[in-house]
Amino acid sequence: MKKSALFDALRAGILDLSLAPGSALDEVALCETYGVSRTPLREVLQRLSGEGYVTLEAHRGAAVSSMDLPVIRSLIQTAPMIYAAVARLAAENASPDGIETLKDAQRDFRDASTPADMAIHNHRFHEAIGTMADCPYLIPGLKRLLIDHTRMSQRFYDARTATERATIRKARDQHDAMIAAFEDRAPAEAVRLTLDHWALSRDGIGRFVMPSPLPLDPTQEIRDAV
Amino acid sequence: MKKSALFDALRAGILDLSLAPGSALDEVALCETYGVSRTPLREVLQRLSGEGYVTLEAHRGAAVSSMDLPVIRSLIQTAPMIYAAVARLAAENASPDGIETLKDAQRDFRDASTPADMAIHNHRFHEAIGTMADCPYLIPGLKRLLIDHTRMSQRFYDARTATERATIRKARDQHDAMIAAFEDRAPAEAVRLTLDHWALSRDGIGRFVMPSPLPLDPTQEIRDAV
DNA sequence: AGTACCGATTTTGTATACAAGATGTATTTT
DNA sequence: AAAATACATCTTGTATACAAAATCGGTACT
Repeated sequence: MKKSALFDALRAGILDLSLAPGSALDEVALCETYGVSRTPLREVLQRLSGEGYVTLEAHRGAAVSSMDLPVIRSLIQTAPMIYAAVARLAAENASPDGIETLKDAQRDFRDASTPADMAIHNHRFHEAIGTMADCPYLIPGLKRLLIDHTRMSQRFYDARTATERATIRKARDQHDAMIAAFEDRAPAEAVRLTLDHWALSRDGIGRFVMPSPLPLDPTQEIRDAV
Repeated sequence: MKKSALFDALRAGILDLSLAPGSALDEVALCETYGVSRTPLREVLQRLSGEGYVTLEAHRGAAVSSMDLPVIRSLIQTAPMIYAAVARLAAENASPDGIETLKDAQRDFRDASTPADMAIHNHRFHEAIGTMADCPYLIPGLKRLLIDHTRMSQRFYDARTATERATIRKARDQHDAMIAAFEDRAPAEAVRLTLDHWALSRDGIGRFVMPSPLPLDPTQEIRDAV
């Protein structure tokens, strides 16, 4: 189906930042590139807006949801609570099906080669936890959280140093431990691991928001390398 | 604007149960009654679906979101956490504007004569708290919570006995106390009041889900009345 | 020079006609 | 008589043409 392909393409583009936060989405341009008429395109944009990927303003068209400082503050404030609540419910409701989906996502995450791939499969992993938690009042917030979390993680997964690569390995191992906790239906353990996982991620977000400053002495880096 | 009128009408109908949970929404019928063509109508349905009022299935049209037992269980499980989190943030972020909106809603709630009016203004009141909390990751869940909470409260506000009327008065007074807590920027107090308020409401939901059984002896009620 | 207003152009919103899919019924076949 | 299939009808999905709103550029005026 053309429409769902279009939906997925826009969604992926937003998550991997190839569609920049705040950038406008031109209806006719998208119609031409995806070979759909405006009616179904607009329905896709409405749906993306309903899920928080896009913001729609009357007579002003669609734009990729922005990611300004107040939003990031809200994220850091709210994320642990929502993630923890979802993890607890997921552990209580764990089903073989849900665990299977989780393991699939984790395998793809492990095998991913590019930062964008890692981010998207990490996204899938955490969405699957939400599905398993099966709570209609937490999932919408969780999904919005994941949109912004994934977008901010793009930098996180673009590992340059050995330390950064070690951090990613640690996150990956935490996923495995979380799967085990869900399989054991151990809510307390699932929550504990989830909060650890969040703490790791939060540091990465810190680096995203506040990159390390340029060296005061521009020659220092060169001297260090020698 | 016709479209927003249509949106509000459907929303109100869903909240006061005049559109029953699960009932199908016929596109052409709605078009004729509201004098709009199918294109904008469908956009309205998409938006209602995004906010959780309606569920859309491909090639099968729109239906009012259902309210079955698992959903009610989720609600009772999740509501205190979300309401409390929102109340805390609302108290921290309280603004004169927000307080004003809150007082307006409370006035209309107090002056309401029909159960449907009471329910809708109570809905507005709690939505305003969400707006004041200003957290994009909690509001979507809160709104979904309120949809189902309001629908279940229709019975709650249809007071027949003196006890029920006293309960409504108590809920109304709790609103006033909550406003005061927000004005004072007292998060702990706001949370405490919110949880009390929820406890009151939860009992009403209990009566909605489990109505009191018919008297075993059908003549008893008549004898009591004599 | 700066600002306000008007018109041209671009972009969004709506209606309608047509296509495709689903459902229900009647007829046929076993 | 029961089941299956083909057809008719109804409903949803898509394209296109048209209407309305907003933006932008230019001109006139302060």
